[in-house]
Amino acid sequence: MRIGELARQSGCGVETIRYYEREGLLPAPARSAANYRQYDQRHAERLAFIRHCRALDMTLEEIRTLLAYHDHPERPCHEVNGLIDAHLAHVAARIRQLQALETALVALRARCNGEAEAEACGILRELSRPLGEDELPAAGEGAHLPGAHG
Amino acid sequence: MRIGELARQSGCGVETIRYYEREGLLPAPARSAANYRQYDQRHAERLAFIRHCRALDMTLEEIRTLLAYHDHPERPCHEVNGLIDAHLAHVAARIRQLQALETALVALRARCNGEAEAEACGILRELSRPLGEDELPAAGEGAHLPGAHG
DNA sequence: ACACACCCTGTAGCCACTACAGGGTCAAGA
DNA sequence: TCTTGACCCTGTAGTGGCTACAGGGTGTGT
Repeated sequence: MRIGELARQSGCGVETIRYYEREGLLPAPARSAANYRQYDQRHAERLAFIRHCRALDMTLEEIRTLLAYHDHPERPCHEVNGLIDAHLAHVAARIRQLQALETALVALRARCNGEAEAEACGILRELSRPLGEDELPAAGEGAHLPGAHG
Repeated sequence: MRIGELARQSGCGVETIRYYEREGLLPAPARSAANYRQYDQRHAERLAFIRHCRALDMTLEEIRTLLAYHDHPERPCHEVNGLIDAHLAHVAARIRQLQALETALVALRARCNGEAEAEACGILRELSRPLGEDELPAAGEGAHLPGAHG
């Protein structure tokens, strides 16, 4: 199968597949006479594994670790559990942060009904106030998950 | 005041301040004879505004829009409200996504107690399963907020 | 005279892609 | 046979919001 079909099958872009190959997540496949990449079912399965992990928002580095276990089925798997636990903790932390953000934004939003001039707008006034020490930690701090703009 | 003091006062890095200047969020300040940037209170206030917005996880583009209202106090401010509403919607969407992620991860985690070999590990087995159509949309899709790794 | 903290510009790196530019290959239709 | 268009290749640059240099100049204290 060529790269385009693998892309359709896996639901990711052609460029992304080539990127995973460059990053060493997918092995370089055989090539046709015309230098086209030729994939088989094992490539498709490995890519499905990667996409499944990405859908769970794991980093490529985390996925690399999981693939190493995938590739060495005789190893004990407790590190796998640790990785998932750590990832879960990151996700939970990010949720708490975003909820705090949401609360702050709702409060901010309530300060203006949009019928004033900018000078009198309670939102802009509030944003001009410097941040308190404890106010809101910088977005994303601590967790290794991105902020609100995905 | 020089850039180092502004950085301490605002709680952000020196490089970040220079970055905001390059991006046009902070106006270029006067320079000393030695070509050092010299900031005054208005710069400090504008930087506080920016940092406040960043703490609410707004993009620099969103902040640019808000700063335009800040700079034109005679304009009506309803667009400000729209921007905050849109941002709130993004944050709320991201929270829902991450909660779905969390649920999926908890279910995944329950599949192995970490005492098996990788070959028998229910987590790796589950990750090898291809994603269903509706499973989990690609992280961050739709919302313009980043995923779990901030 | 020297150390050391601070400042300058400019460039490259981070992540996980995405989007080109500029070319080659292949099958179907006129 | 010629052309069209879909597909493929490599390599490079861009995204956002910083962060981290390299390689230099400046200011202050001892």
